[in-house]
Amino acid sequence: MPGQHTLDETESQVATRLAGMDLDFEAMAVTANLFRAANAARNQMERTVLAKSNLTWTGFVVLWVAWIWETAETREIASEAGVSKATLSGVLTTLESRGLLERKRGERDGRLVTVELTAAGKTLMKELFPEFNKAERHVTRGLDSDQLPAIAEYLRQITQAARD
Amino acid sequence: MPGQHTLDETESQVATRLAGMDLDFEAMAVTANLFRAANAARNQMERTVLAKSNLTWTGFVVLWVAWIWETAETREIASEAGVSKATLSGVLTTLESRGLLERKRGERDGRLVTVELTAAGKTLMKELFPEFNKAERHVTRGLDSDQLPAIAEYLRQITQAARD
DNA sequence: TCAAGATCGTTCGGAACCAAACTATCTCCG
DNA sequence: CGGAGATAGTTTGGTTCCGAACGATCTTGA
Repeated sequence: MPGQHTLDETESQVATRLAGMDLDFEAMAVTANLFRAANAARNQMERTVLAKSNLTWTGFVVLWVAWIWETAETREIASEAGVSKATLSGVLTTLESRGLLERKRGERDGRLVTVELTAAGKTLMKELFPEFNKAERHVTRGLDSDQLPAIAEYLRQITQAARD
Repeated sequence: MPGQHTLDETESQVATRLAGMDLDFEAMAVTANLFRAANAARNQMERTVLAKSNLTWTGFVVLWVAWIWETAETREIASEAGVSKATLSGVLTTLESRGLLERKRGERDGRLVTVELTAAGKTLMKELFPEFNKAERHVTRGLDSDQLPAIAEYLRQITQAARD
């Protein structure tokens, strides 16, 4: 692919271009590669696993959260999925119209809305998630498997630090 | 914040809910935390650094790539920024209308378009990037600084593995 | 008891996002 | 040459995305 720089080329160009500035290059390399990795993994999974079920990334994540928690309140889903409540509202409408989940008004608190997968939604997740997990293994296959827990922990640290 | 689960709660719920299925839980933990970390870091930076310049995340990344490479072809930018050429086309229009960059038709090859920052764009990046880097340091502050290069390398491995 | 404020989810306006179709340009080879 | 095919960027149509404004509901305190 012409015009495609390798990671090494890019990083050395960065180093050259920013030489002399008072910057933390190591922190920069971590975050830059964090976004690259997340993006590449997401695109890979959208193409290979999600596309055939006609699901968007966010749609899948929302279904996943609701599936894991059996029944979830929307603000939980928004938080877990990493989207705003405004976005979630639209995504829920899409998924609901496709019969994958249902909204229910809270009985005790009329402001709340809880989300539950329909039978179709559960069936979909049950067959989709193992495939998704295969893709997860695929994108992590370059890593020493002994290191995986430590790497997950590093990433948790970043999440924690970014939350204030 | 009510309804907010901690990372530990979420992961133990995942383990319970999926117990007995033939899954790679370690790979799952890495990718799940990869997306969480990238999302949290991105949101943090959008709020603290980018919002005051009225820049979106993608807008900033596009400016950054063009800045680093002095002058860049659009397909390079799309690749580096991790967006499709269709998306980039729109973002370039937005940034161009704000006077931050310019498009130029390739002279030797009339199909190509190269992008160059305007003086205003360069000024903006020169003052914005150090702040951005502070935010990068902020979100990585929970990590042992000796480990940063190794962590960047892990993330490169993921990017590599996701690219096929 | 009942307003004032807090807290939900939704709506609205505008940007980002992508696949697919499209236009323009270049390359290749007969 | 010159047309067939490849390649580059743009447009189109439809979803996702967010902040801000909005109604609806709950909580609080005088």
